[in-house]
Amino acid sequence: MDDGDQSDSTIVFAGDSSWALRSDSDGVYFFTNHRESSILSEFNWNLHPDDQNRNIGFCDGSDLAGGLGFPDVDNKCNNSNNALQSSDPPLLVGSESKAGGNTAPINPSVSSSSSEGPPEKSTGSCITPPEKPNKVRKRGQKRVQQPRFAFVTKSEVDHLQDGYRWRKYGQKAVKNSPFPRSYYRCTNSRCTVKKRVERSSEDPTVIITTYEGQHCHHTVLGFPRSGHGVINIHDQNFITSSTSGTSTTAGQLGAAPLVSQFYYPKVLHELPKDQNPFSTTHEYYSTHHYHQQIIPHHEVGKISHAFPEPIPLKLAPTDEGLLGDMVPPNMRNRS
DNA sequence: CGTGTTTGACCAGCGC
DNA sequence: GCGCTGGTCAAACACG
Repeated sequence: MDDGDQSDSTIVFAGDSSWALRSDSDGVYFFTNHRESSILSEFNWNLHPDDQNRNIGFCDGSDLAGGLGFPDVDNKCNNSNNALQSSDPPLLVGSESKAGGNTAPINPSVSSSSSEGPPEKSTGSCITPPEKPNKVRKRGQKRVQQPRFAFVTKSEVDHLQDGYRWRKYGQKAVKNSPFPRSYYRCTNSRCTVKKRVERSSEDPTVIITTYEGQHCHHTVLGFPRSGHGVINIHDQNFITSSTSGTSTTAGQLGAAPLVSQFYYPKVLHELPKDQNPFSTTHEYYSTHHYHQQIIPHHEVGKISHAFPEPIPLKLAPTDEGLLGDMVPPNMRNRS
């Protein structure tokens, strides 16, 4: 794995914000855009209505940091604290609804990798500053699950370039799936964000990436970079992200320098356990089905600005099959 | 040497 | 209580 070779990225938020967002009798929940953005903001994907229709710089430690909700570290982390402690506690409560232990408040007891060095004393910037663990404590520690959300993506590439550096700390075979699940932890010593990456057993082209926790720092890789560090809020119904090839990406996708263009219909789901095809746990999903196409690098700018019309929400056949009842009728084939 | 991956072992939670 | 499963640890290893 090498997230170090971060791709250039452009994220375009497309569209209107009129999706019906409420719970229904099927147990599938849709959220207001406020809540939706809150979810995103919980993970430091802070997209605000004010950001619509304007290009926003992306954080890479430069002056672009503020735009998309990548404020400076302190501010961001304070916001993160606030978000978790007060602003929208129910927002992701579904992710903590299973197992009594999950009702525990978000705390620093999430185990930290020994390879990350001694945990630094909390500066207030991280919501979950790792404690200095001793081995016994580690083993005996109760796992505390932080808010999570997952991308359901369609891609040949397992590991999405998200601007953060990850260290793989485990891999497990998944029951009823030929594909293993990989566990990653943010390499920032003060950051306890983790993510799992697995392929859908039903559709191997579908990647399920589950994030847990919040980053308390900037993207560390200059993400995106080289002239594509622009976030366009274009249509709130869709996020598109184009990632230009780097050695890593190219290596994963093929020999030639590649650029991929992603479209993320923004659909948020809370899946009851028995309807959850991806996990045994009851959690929220932000299902960003994206359809990947490879485009030439020099086309990225054009492509990312070439969405004059809101992209209709129309699940690809594979997505339809995969998601099934996750998407209520009124949300399907929206155009 | 620093960083990241692999992988078998261990642990906790859950269902029966 | 037992077995299964998911999640994590940590030593060994690979690589630049």
